[in-house]
Amino acid sequence: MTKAVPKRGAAPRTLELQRFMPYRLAVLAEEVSRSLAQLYADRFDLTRQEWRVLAGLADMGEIPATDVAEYATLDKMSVSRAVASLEEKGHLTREEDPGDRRNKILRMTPSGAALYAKIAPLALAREEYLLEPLSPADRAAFERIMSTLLARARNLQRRG
Amino acid sequence: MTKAVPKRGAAPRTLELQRFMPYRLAVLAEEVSRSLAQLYADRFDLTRQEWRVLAGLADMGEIPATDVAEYATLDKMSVSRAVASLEEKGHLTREEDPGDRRNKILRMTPSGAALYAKIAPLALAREEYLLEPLSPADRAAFERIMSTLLARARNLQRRG
DNA sequence: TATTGTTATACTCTATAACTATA
DNA sequence: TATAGTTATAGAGTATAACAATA
Repeated sequence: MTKAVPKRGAAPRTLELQRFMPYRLAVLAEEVSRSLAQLYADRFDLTRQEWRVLAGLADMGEIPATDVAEYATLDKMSVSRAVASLEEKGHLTREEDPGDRRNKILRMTPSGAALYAKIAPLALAREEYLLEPLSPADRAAFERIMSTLLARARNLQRRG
Repeated sequence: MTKAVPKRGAAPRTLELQRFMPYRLAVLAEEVSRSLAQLYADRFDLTRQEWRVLAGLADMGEIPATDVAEYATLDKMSVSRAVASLEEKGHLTREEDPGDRRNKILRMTPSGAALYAKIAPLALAREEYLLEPLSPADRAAFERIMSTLLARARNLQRRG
């Protein structure tokens, strides 16, 4: 016997990182993120923020920067910098909203749309590769579990 | 009808970030990470790396830095810096391994053990709060799914 | 006064690699 | 030659806040 076995119901005094969900989740997300970054970063020279902004515009059309931030779970500085970089590369344009001139309406250029059209199917293929060994039931469970945990984590943060 | 519905079997031309697993996973992991960092960072002034090193020593006992790196999925520089900081704070000591003097054996001090003893139960309580709404079946499924996806993501990266 | 977006600053993380001391 | 660990450096990400223009 090399390890003390905690009594049933007693809290263990140490925590095994390998069994600790937040740790496992962090490691998993990092690896998945890396496997996707091989695509948009290595092959297409986009940061994660740029990739998310591009995906937002492709999905939502012409929208102000604030909406992109919300859509892509980015803060406004990240969006501002990603947008500046995408504009330099010619993948989007910024226009003032005539209705509210504080807003900058973002719009993909043909170059941006073409870039997105190349990346999106490859990204979806990678997602499908990752999910392939999971049964439909497991995929559904995973969706549910992620939603539950996300709400729970945000709740926990609010409590401090 | 505001959105085109792809034909059955046809690949969609755009990807909705909100349904894209790698994106959802990244957002979830970030929120879970934040909710844990409130503990070790805000309350106990540890970086994530320091917290992982501490957990490694608590779980594994006196081990060389290389083993901590493997245990905690950190690279050797991260371990080196976390260890230097923990040593400064008096939470661990470094000793040369008489068997192989390249090795530095890490050992928690009473102060480090006391710190860990304060954090670990709180960390486990946070994990339990997060998992609480999940059924035992969902918890088991989640474990399985995370293992499967991790292997898959590493595989994907190897292929490039 | 509040909001959209930009800019500045500082800090953390990450990645690569050079370096040391040992083996 | 190879390994354990340290140090240096540069790049990317994140957080806070000050700021300009507009509402």
